Amino acid sequence: MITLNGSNNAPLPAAAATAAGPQLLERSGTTRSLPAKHMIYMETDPAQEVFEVVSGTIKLYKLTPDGRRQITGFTYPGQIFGLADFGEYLHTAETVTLCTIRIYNRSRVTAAMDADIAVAQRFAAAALSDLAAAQEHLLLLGRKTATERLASFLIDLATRATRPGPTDQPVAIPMSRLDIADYLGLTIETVSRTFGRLRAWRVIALEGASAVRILDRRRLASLAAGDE
Amino acid sequence: MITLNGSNNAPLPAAAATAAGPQLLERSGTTRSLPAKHMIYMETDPAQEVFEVVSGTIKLYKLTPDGRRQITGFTYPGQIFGLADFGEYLHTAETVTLCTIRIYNRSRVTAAMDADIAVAQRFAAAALSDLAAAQEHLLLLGRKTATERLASFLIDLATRATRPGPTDQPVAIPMSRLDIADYLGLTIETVSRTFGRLRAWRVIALEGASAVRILDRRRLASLAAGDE
DNA sequence: CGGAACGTTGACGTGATTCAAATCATGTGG
DNA sequence: CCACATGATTTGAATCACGTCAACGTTCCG
Repeated sequence: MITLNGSNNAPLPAAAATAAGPQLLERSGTTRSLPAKHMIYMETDPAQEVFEVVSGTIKLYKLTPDGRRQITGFTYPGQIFGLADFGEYLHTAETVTLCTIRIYNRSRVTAAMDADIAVAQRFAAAALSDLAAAQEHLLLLGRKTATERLASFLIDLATRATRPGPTDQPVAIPMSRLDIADYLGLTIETVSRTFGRLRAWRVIALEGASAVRILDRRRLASLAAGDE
Repeated sequence: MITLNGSNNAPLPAAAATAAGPQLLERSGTTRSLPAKHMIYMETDPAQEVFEVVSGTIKLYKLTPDGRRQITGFTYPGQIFGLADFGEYLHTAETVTLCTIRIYNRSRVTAAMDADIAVAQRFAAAALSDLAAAQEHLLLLGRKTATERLASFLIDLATRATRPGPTDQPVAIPMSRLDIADYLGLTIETVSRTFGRLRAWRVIALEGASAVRILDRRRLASLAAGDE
């Protein structure tokens, strides 16, 4: 039964998503390892394949004709990406880190969706979850301040990373400042200054440039919501 | 067969979408007429129904705790709305104009999706098309200037309205300046000033506040793309 | 006709960008 | 293992696009 409900971008551990993964998909795909900064497909490519992240982080983005970039989302282990509309990908996909991905032939997936309702359900879930994430991000880009944007992003990163009990472990930031800026609709300078402000307020502590320790999660959440 | 392709938000005339509409859905739904500014559902409501626009324009929006609003999209005749993630609507829905909508019981739709692949296909299409529209809008909100935003919006309105041959007929703008501002991530003043600028450049002519005549579509398109 | 909501226009303020430069990582060859 | 090259990040100063505040016009409906 297809439920009209989804859970692709929801903060789920890789293990859970993989375990729940449909068998047909797992058998039909091939696994590949890709270096960081490797392009997987471009927005204009005919969409002949669908992908699943096994490990690593992937960024999805769109470009304006003059080169401005908007990252529409990051994709983490267990998530499906490569959905398309009218046979073309919605965006360009590129690895952020070293990644392992699973590649599925599109027509075979389509066939599998007809044969196994669970497969169809999994893709419907992916699409709906991506849609929920995109709409939440519309609110962020259209109406939030730089501080609220970065706070929201950090909350999201932390939520995704937090599997074990204790919360005060440092959270890895796999993407560069430029990627964060292009995701949050800001510049690298503003991102850096905003990190600085959160640090000055003792809400976070930076451990190098690519890890944060969240010192005051409640405050961070209230900053993200725009309560101050 | 579910194709992983969609066409919900694509500029289709109501007739086409309705004609393609699955029979089961048409039989099971009820039709309702609603006045302008009528709330259909709220973001936090349990999602028990799915809707289809028969006539009129509907706005979908999200709010921050302190009342800032982001309209995530407008919905036009022939389009489905009311998709949900985890049993809750993704946003609040409210009529812009006097509207006629068709209301479907969610569990009945779910059942229909299992029985008729065409129904499932139609919903998959709606979700994917909404996703494509949302991601395009992310680029607009994250990276475009006020002029580019308004030009993009007007192109979209005009494309949607253009069914017959001649293009220089005035295009109706059913929504208020505030709605446009909240859709484009701007203020009403900036929207108004940007209309003024386009008018001064002789790219458009305003026919009252709620209709535009597009005088130079090529220029408008190039402004929307950010070519200047 | 009156008034309330909506839209336009102007003056000014400000958060984020831009341009520029210093500092910090990171990896490489000697 | 160190010195240096190279790119990433941070910090500073000036600028700008858009927002805010305020006043004025316009439309539309009771």
